[in-house]
Amino acid sequence: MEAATIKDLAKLSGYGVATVSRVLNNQPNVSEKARKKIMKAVEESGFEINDNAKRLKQQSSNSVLVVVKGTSNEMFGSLVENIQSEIAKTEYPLLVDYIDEDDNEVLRAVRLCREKKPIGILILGGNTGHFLSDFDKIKIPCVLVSNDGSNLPFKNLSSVSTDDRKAAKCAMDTLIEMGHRRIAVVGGDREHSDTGRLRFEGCLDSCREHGIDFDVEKDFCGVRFSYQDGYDATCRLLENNRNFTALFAAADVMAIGAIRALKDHGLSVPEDVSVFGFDGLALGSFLVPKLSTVEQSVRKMAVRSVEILLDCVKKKGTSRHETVPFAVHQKESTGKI
Amino acid sequence: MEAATIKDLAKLSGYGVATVSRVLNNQPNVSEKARKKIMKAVEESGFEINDNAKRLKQQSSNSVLVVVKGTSNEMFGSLVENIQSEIAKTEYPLLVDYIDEDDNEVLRAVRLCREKKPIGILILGGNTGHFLSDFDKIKIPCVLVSNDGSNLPFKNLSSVSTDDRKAAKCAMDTLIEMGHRRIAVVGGDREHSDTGRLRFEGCLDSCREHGIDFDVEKDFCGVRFSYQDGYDATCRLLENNRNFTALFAAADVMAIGAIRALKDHGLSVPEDVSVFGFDGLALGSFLVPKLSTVEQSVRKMAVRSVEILLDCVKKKGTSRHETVPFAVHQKESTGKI
DNA sequence: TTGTAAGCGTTATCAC
DNA sequence: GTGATAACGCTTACAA
Repeated sequence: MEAATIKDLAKLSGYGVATVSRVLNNQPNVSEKARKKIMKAVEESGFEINDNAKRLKQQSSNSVLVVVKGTSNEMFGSLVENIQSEIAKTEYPLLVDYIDEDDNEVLRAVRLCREKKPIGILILGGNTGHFLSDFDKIKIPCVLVSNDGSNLPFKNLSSVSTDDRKAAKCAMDTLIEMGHRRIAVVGGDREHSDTGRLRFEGCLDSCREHGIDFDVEKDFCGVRFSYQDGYDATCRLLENNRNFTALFAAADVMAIGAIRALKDHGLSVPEDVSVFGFDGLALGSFLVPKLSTVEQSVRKMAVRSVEILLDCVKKKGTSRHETVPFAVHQKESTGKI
Repeated sequence: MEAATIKDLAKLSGYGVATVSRVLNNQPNVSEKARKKIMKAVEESGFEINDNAKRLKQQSSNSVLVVVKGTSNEMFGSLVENIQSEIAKTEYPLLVDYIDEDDNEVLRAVRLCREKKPIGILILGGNTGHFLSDFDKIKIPCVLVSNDGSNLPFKNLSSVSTDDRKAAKCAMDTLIEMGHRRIAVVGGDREHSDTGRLRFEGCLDSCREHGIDFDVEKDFCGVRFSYQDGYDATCRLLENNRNFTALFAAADVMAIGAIRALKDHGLSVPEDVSVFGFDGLALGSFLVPKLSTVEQSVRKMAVRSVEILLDCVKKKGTSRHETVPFAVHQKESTGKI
């Protein structure tokens, strides 16, 4: 009963180990009869495959590696959950690795590849520069999740992302259409984070298009994606005396920190200042006021990322760069002026 | 240069594979000369041991398994992050497995043990019944995190937890001391979750001690640990017409859902109803109003859990059951009556 | 459709 | 001190 092997299965079912292995791996060229008999033996013996032996033979760990950049952004939390639940449907174990928002995700992935020998990699959040200088050391399929990698010259790299620039522009457009002309932006680090840079550019696009006065020095503050950083950045923006009537945060977590900072300065949302977030966290609809936000299709992003990765891994499919839709939700944290 | 094996090392150094293996594992009975020569060969060849082969031979995978029960409770998210960062300091890979709040975590762990052959297990959230009936199948060290396992008769089981009953009682005491007499409770499932049951009992303890009228049928609603469930439960409690002036939620995520539900019924927090949470999520201090809560020492819980587990694994240390401190924080979501 | 047998890279038990 | 060599449990040619 304990620790049955495929040899036991072979004995129990009356077939050879090769046939047993075929059944276990859902391979063709096995009679229905054999399949049934062997599956029954599996049941009876409580057989569990020995991953170590399998991996030794296959020269790989059979696992999928996920590198998550930045631990305080809830958005990645829900992305990881979705990825986990997709991967759970397969037989691949998931290795999750969290690194700091400012660390080099590619170098980290390179190291983990040597160490863990995964069959594929998912990288959540990334910086083009890091890819340019080090990604050539990675030879297995990789999907960059939530960042666009279509400009990167690697044939084993795919990406699934939201069009950050356009989405940020839409958010700003919405604020402007509501009558706001003085808008502050709490964004990401434009150097370390592509996401931060693109969303910032989306803001500029919108301002330019609408002839809005935007002073990068005074109206923008680029920080990390966390509650606390959103809070701090907002405090700094308030000190610049630009009397903004709206604030766009490049992540819901920042928006939440921002709302608290505004409140602490005696301002109410949305009466004094409208706040717009980005990500569409489930949490946002339970806040008071409900957070206006740009919703990323987290679920879709996770599903497609895993699909593409496994396709590249299994069928040697070709890598692709996809974009998932976003949706602007005007809720209670924004108001007309 | 690529993929050297100990055979290559043997050839390169002029020794046999057995001696190479001894050197690699720092075993005695090897001459200094041999050790030096072989280490040099390791350098030159860029040798990396093949973990899969090693594990196959040793019948274990060197990894630490974490089973997380319930995916929508942010509290576990931050616990997992802390555990990850602790384990990252060691050489053990971490395998994280998420299961539904209502699934049997022990059976799941048993299966994963057979499959992945980890050296130790961390289980986040648990149900005594499940342990009683199936834990005897687990032979390796295990730490139950955030639940008390001191009544469980297994010598390979440790636990690190908050005293849920006492902590919940403190929260209720605080509300009562503020003048509240009619208090509703949004709790966890008393059957599937020990945590749910203990926090509920803590509430009863407090009510009993203060001579408070508590009607389990009408003043309590036990659901899952999520925003939405907290919301729904609160709506149901409101329909019972008990006109409560305070609400205690057995988790911050539920409290957040509760606050939204109250708001949607035209009630404000804390003016009409005071809300007390449980967990001490970082998020809570950025909400408006800041959430009053019982803070669990998440960081300490993670650190001790990992320490105890590794101690049991490595030094064959003996298992223990520890409690970490909690702290009651009265913030803005509660008020005197 | 099925079985036999040769590895995968280690560790460990023997002899020497 | 050291070196053959037999496992560990699996996948996969190659034969049948």
